[in-house]
Amino acid sequence: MFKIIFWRYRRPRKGRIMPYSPEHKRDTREKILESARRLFNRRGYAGVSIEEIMSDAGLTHGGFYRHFGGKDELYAAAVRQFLCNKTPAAWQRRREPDAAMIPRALRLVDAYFSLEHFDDHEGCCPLIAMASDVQRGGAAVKAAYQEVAEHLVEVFENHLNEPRARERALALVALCVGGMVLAKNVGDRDLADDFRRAAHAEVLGALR
Amino acid sequence: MFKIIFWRYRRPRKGRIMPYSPEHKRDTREKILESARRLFNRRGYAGVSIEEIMSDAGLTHGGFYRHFGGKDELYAAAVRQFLCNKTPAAWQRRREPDAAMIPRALRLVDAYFSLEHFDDHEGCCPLIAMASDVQRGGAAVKAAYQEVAEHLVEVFENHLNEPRARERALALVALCVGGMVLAKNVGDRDLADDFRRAAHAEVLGALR
DNA sequence: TGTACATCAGTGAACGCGCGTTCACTGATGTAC
DNA sequence: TGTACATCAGTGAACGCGCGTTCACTGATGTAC
Repeated sequence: MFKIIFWRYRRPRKGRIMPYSPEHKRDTREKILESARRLFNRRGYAGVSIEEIMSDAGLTHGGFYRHFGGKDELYAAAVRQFLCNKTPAAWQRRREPDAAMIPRALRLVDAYFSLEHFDDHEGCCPLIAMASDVQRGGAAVKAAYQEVAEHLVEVFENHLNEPRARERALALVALCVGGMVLAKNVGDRDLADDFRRAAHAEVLGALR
Repeated sequence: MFKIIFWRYRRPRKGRIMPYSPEHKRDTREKILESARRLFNRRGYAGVSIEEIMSDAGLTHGGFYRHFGGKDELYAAAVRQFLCNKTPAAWQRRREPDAAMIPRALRLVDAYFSLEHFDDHEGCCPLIAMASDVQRGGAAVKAAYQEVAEHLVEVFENHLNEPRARERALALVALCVGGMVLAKNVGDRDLADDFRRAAHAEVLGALR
């Protein structure tokens, strides 16, 4: 009896208490992020509800705010997620028989302009999929977008062995993104293919 | 008395009746379209309500459905509106002192990569502003987007005097759109300028 | 001519739905004794 | 050891708001007589 009362009125402990395993929350957060990235890519910021994302991740919507401050914060994190994605999309994984012989930049370009990437609406590069949503997003979203863009620029810049490599690399990234944006937005499939192939050829020409 | 009764029960006339001047409805429709194009450009499809568009056009929202079947239909019309816009944005109107001497394609490119265009969020080219909204839009939206893209391609193709002019023109349009999309989306202003200038230089190099 | 009228552009209240967010609660789990 | 407990991830109902759309109505105007 006395013991019970003692327990009940004891001051809360200050020490760490870990009711779940340390990895548990991190894993859930990553599951949510992964679902968010896929769904935002496919349907855009306004086209996806938090309820959809959470249920795609196998959870209910109420728990969302244990992991993110709000939809905006999730969106910014989702753009960045593309970079550290542990399971890259099919178009990124494509392997030519002689893949090891081909420089990284050229493999990337071939994958970028591939039909797989064109048809992939979930795993699509966020520079393309989130092009105009980001324009209206906050600083965090733009910073995440920039990170992805800089990563691409770096790959090209390292490959180019010439003066003004950076300037050319910037233009090549623009060509990649622009070519795929136009291909994806144009109604006519033939014109889409034309955009894709023309930009692809132009980039390859510059890299060789 | 008899006359009144005769009037009251007369069958409705079949002939045209024009309660408002023939131009009146067309003018209102154009005012709505113009407001829609500006607001959609700035804030995207989901970021603008019909109420805002109508009130921007000096009307109340209820009358909207006398002019358009719904928001989607308005959006498609707004993308196309860019082409037949009677009052082009400032960045399009910019005149160099020796404008008459410079070919149309070069003037267009200079304007496209101008700081004015970069900072113009309302009059901005819809190929840039509506880049990812269109990806998720219906056939009508994509057809309108394609019309604008084809128009740009044509300008470049006519200017280029070489074999494979069309393929190069397609790549140049991709470079224009991609360069500006990246510039507008990247958080850092300096990097944005780098993208803009690099793509601009690349396009000018190809056109001369 | 003037006038009754049909038409339809435009008004503004109302409806219904979906979404972001909040909140009281549940239950799984590591810790302290 | 077993057990009471604090924590907090996760649940699901609820709230409030905004938006697309509808609808009964108003009023401006050209037409027919």
